[in-house]
Amino acid sequence: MKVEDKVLDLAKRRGFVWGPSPNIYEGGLKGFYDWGPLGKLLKNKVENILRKGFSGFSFWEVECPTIMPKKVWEASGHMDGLIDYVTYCTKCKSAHRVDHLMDDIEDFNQKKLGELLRERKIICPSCKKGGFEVVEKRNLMMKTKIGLDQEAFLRPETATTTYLLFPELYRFFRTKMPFGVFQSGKAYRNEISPRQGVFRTREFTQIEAQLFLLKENFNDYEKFNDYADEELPLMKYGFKKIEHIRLGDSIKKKFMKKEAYAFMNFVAYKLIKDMGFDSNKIRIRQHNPAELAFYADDAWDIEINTERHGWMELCGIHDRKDYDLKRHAEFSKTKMEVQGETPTILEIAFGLERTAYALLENSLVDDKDRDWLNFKQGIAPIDIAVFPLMKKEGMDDLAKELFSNLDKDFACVYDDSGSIGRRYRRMDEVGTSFCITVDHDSLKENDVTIREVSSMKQTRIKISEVTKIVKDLISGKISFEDL
RNA sequence: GCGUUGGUAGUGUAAUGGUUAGCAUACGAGCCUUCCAAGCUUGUGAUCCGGGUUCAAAUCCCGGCCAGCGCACCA
Repeated sequence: MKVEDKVLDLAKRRGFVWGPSPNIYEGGLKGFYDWGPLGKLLKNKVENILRKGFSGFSFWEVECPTIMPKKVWEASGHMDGLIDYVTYCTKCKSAHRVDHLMDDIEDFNQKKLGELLRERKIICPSCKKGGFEVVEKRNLMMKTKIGLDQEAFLRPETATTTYLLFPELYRFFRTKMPFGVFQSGKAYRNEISPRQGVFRTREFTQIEAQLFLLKENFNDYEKFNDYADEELPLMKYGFKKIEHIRLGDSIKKKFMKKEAYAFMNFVAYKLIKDMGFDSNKIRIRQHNPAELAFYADDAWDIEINTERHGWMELCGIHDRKDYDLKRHAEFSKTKMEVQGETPTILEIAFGLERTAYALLENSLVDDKDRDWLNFKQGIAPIDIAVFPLMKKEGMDDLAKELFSNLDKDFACVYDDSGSIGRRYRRMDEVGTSFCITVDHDSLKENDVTIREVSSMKQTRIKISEVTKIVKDLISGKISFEDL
């Protein structure tokens, strides 16, 4: 079996990802997935690394509603920006975006576009035979109603909902710029044809950090110098090679324009590394300036090289300039300025599900004699497993007692079925870092063996010290060799 | 969305119009053994959904849903 197929199989069998959801009703809906117990634990670990990471760089967490009235999205630009005018070939039925067929259009009016297509006798670029007649309007936002008939939409990103808090946040941070906040939550996009499993779904979790700053902060950013020696694997637009550039050189060498923006790239990259991704499978790639999203001035993506889908975006780092606050000031008639200047926003946007899934694939090790997940310490969904060597002589009772103690502090499982070897393999398959076994000697000596997944080596530790040792191992305070 | 291939226990598969829907693995119970997927006994568990053809459908036909791939869309 190929690595990527093994991951899908594992994810389903062992309770990471199920779906599409609701699976028992005709196979579920395209683009919606359930996260099983182990998947949810893994997601939590990833989310907590991001949460801790952002907090550690002085970003403060907020939470906003997922539904916003139409006006918000008119202001944010998603109402127009996320709309496509689509038409279908009369012969081959292939779908085309109208603005791709006619690139000189400025006035986007559904009726007029259809008339233009017919007048100009545009020919289908796919089959070169058919033409076009009817234009359809498609928006990627999911629509709903509030109360009786107020039009509203599920947010297509968390970022915009964070921006609406600017006046309150500015006061919260006691009018000192720059300041940072982040939000973790669901976002929705009505993708026409979701594919690639959990990499493109219609409902997903974003964790997005926003840095609000003024022009004077662009290149006088304190933290930039603190991490100047850190290297970033950058791939500039138009280049095919990754260059390892010191953060401190990223401006001088014209990779990026603002120190603060380069710093945001570093933050995102550091968090990806904290999750335990292989360094040689990470790159930070610049977007084609011509294809930037409607709000962006510069954009780089952190991408991971996956077996299944090649390079996949886990995180986007965007320079949104003063676009958002200006628009919301205009549409809401609320002042969004600091000393006459509309602040700039720099954004880090993580997709949580795709990150968790990429980490799962990235961690799968296919040895000759076993498949196991090589997670960084603290990432494995299950922290620790407890086994009695045999179900007799009281070994099982002691093991159960130990389990119920550990279960209070850790994600912990107890298993006494089958041979000891089988139980180790069961845990290896889901990447459980440590297994504790109660054997004959435990009954006399009050100690147990602890085994680590990567080397399969074991050592004996006192039962009274188990909780502390496991805590230190998982947090990375000590390594297995130290025992 | 269009085209194409496909959908059988949790997973991987066998059965081409008539089988009690077979096998492996997994999981449960028990025995034995005990530090790296051993063995034995026993059990659990499936034809995606809906219609049609037929005496008879997992199998043939139609529609839907879902998945993979190509195009298109999307970040």
